[in-house]
Amino acid sequence: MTKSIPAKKYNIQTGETIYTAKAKCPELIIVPPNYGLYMQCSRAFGDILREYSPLVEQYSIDEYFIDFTNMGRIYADPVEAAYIIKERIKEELGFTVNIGISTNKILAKMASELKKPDKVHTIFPHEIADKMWCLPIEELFMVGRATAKKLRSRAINTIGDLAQADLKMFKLFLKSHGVLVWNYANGNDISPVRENRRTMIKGIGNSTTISFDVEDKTTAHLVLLSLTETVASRLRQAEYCACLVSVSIKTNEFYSCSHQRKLASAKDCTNAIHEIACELFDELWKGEPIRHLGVRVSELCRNYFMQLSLFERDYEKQRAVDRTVDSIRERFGPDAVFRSSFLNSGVRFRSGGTIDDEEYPMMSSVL
DNA sequence: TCTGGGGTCCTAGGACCC
DNA sequence: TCTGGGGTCCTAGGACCC
Repeated sequence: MTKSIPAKKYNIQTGETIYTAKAKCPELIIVPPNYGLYMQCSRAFGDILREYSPLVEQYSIDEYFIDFTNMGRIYADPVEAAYIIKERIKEELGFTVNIGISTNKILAKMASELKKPDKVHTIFPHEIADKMWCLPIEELFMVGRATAKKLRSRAINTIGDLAQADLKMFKLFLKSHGVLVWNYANGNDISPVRENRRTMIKGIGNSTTISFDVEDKTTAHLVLLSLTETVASRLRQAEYCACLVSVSIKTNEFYSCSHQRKLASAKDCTNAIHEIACELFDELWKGEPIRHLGVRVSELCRNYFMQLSLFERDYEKQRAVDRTVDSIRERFGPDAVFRSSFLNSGVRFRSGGTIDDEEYPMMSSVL
């Protein structure tokens, strides 16, 4: 998943396979992730930050924005304050952080990523040319693999090249995304630091890479069930129903495709969602060996009351079963009860899901 | 060159309506 | 049978984030 700083010295990349990483460094130590611990650290980190400003936004599990506007009355210099915060985190929580300081979020974020670890950087507007424009285009927020390739094909290799390119040409070339990255390259961003509003989530999905190639419909349906178990229970826990179900496939040749269906009435039953997922799968699958399967629900609405359909079956009994199973799993653990169809099947009876949906920070690629 | 799993947003084409 | 212009909704795929 990611590399430590000592591992980086061996040129080990984030997302590299364990096999090639071990080739580069045979004594490499591989540690499984521990999201419970990360969440705990993340919260403690946020608690400290909130002592320094009333306006703190969590951006991801390991990133926060702090609005320091008007804090000049208490801290003469934001850089000085950053050092105080950074040292406190190191002392009290035992890990290091990088802090980026500027006049808006994009510049602060770019500054925070300059040199690691345990550093404080600024990229104020007058420093953009010196500190940011020399960087390769890939370093700019929102320039991923695809955009980088397009930019480099136009001889735009650094953030400075992008900043000085003609905006009109960019509109034609990369549409709205072109305008966005051009603005970021120039340090233009007016997005406010926001309270972590409890935004409506847009969708819930789980997917898994199967440890063997699936070549028959029955096994595929069972994997879809194990994914739907988690998706549907997360959906119910969040108190939503969904109006759209989608299924995605990746074949053993890495070809991916997806299929979705809008529902006549919103649903949250495991069985109902699974049934639709299977229909979608059957329509989509052409018989290739499958490496990866995904189930996703979206177009969510609250589940407090719902429109029933005259033409569909009554799901109330099914919902009662789901509620019962959910409560058994809540009281006695997620493996307290599971479907016998998984017995001796080689398929896990539940797959995917985050450890604690309630508290997991919602990621967004928008500042 | 495709690691894996969780998301969000955008775009383009087609169907359909008046 | 297709005209023209306005619109919405649905679907599939791609791009980005951590």
